[in-house]
Amino acid sequence: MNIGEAAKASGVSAKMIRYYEATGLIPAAGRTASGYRVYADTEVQMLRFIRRSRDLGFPVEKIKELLALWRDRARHSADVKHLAQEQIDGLEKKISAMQAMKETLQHLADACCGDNRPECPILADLGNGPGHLHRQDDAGSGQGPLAQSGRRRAAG
Amino acid sequence: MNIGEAAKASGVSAKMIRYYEATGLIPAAGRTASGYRVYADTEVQMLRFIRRSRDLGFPVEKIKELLALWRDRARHSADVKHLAQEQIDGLEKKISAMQAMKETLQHLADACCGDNRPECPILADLGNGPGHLHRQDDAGSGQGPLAQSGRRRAAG
DNA sequence: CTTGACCTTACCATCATGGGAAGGACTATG
DNA sequence: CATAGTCCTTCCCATGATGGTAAGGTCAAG
Repeated sequence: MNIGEAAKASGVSAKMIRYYEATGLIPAAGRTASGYRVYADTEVQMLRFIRRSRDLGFPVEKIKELLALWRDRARHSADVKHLAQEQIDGLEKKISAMQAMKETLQHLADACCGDNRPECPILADLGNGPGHLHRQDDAGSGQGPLAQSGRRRAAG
Repeated sequence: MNIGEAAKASGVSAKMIRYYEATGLIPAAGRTASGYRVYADTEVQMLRFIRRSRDLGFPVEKIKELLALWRDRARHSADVKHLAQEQIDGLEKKISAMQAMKETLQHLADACCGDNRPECPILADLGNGPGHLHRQDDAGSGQGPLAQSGRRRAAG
């Protein structure tokens, strides 16, 4: 199997297979006399493992550890579970952060009429800094830089 | 105000202020005779706007549009709302993807005893590819590359 | 032998951010 | 004035995972 076939079979692009090899995530593949990389089923299986791990959001560094455990017939499943839990926790943290962003934006968007008038609580909030969700009546005063910022350079 | 003070006042690092200037997100700051950048409240306000937008996940390119609307006293709030909605949609998409990852991982982790034995449905799943959540009894057969994959590197 | 599809390496770009080096500017203290 | 320390300047490099492209070699089919 050459790299293109291995790519198709594993779902990992040829580009990434070479990258994983270059960075030491996978061992160097065998080569034909003319320099083509060759892959056997074992390698493809490893690539699929990597692909799946990436799909679950694991960074390559963590996949390195997962692969080591995968290969280790004497591993402790606790170690694997620990890695998984770390990943879950990391995902949860990111999800929460994005959820918070989304909710803030949703509140702001809900308060914006979205018509052809310039008044906009979204811009008002962005301009005023955080924590102004309840001051929508303020919309119309605190929006906009109030001037084109006449670049008065206080030279010296 | 020099760049360090503006950074403190706005929450944007000096490094990023220079970056925003270099990439055209903000206009070039004024300079003292000796070359130091100087900032007035207006600029700091703009930096806070940027900071807050970043905190809500907007990419710099979108912030460019938001800033243009912020400055435009004849803007239509609909345009702002549209940008916000795009951002909300993007966040929701990412959240869903990460939520799916997290749930898959959680199922796998729940099925893993997490002790000192090597059997591990997490590794089994990663090795077998997607869609094997119900085949935990398989754990113990499909895990591991079955060999150290006799790395026959045909002499590069 | 030519054509086309594939392989090889090597370099560049992303996106937003930080780190660091080399050198100049300002401030406070002797 | 000298010196130390903190800040500023520009320039280059690194991140993480991925794609793109270019220049050149290889293989299979006609």
